[in-house]
Amino acid sequence: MLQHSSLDQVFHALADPTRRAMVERLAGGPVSVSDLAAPFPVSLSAIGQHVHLLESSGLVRTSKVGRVRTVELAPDVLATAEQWFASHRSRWERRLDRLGSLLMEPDEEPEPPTKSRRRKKS
Amino acid sequence: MLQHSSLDQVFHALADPTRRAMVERLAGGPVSVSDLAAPFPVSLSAIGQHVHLLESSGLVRTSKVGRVRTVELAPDVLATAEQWFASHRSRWERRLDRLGSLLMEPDEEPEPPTKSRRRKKS
DNA sequence: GGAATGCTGAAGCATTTGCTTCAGTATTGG
DNA sequence: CCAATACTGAAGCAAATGCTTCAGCATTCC
Repeated sequence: MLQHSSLDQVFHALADPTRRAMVERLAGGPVSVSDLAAPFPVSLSAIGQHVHLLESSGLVRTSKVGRVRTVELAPDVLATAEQWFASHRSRWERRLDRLGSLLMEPDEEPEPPTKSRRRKKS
Repeated sequence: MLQHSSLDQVFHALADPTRRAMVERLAGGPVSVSDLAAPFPVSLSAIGQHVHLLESSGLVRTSKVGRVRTVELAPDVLATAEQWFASHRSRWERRLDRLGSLLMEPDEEPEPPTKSRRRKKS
């Protein structure tokens, strides 16, 4: 299975439109920080912070040559995030299929209502 | 902020471990709000807020019968989010393939360095 | 009817986010 | 050497987040 914490970071990284656009651009190949910043109406400092977040989430790798830092996609983490969907898609797809053919099977009930006692301070 | 695309909302919804766990559970079928809250050590009010956010992101649908609100997964939006990965995966997969076979093709350069003039306050 | 159940809304609060500006450090080009 | 370039770091700030508590309001059970 996957680490929850890393999925937290990856989804959070992708929740920001600026960062998602950066990832989309990086899908075309490595780009320097300045070039990556060019399309956006924010300061270079802000972009630097986005790059740092993307890097610590594992979505990108960076390397500095001279004074230029080059950012590039790290495909593994992106694939990991995608797998989360795939693993759960099969669950509800199977379920929706059954709902189409027969209304309910005897081996899996629709969450029998539990006696949910208030779980607060015990 | 500017505009909240649905992808922003969906990824943000999935970035929280509590909400992601709720979505995972809902993949098994519809659940009431109380039953959904049971596994988590937070107040019912907090869960209600998560449910509301999940609903406004389009990830779930809810309906109230009597005093019980039932939450259920809305597969379409989940599929939309997954497609984002698929559409960009092809880009970097193709690229990595080419890097494996030949180092560089003449019709696509690795982002030729632009003369990036400072774009700040114009 | 009265109590328990299942939410729902509002207010408050500590923390995080996404930006800003300003000041710095290497590196590179003339 | 000197200036431009490409970041990098720190401080600060408004808004958003994720919780809390308390107070309601229907609905269902006894």
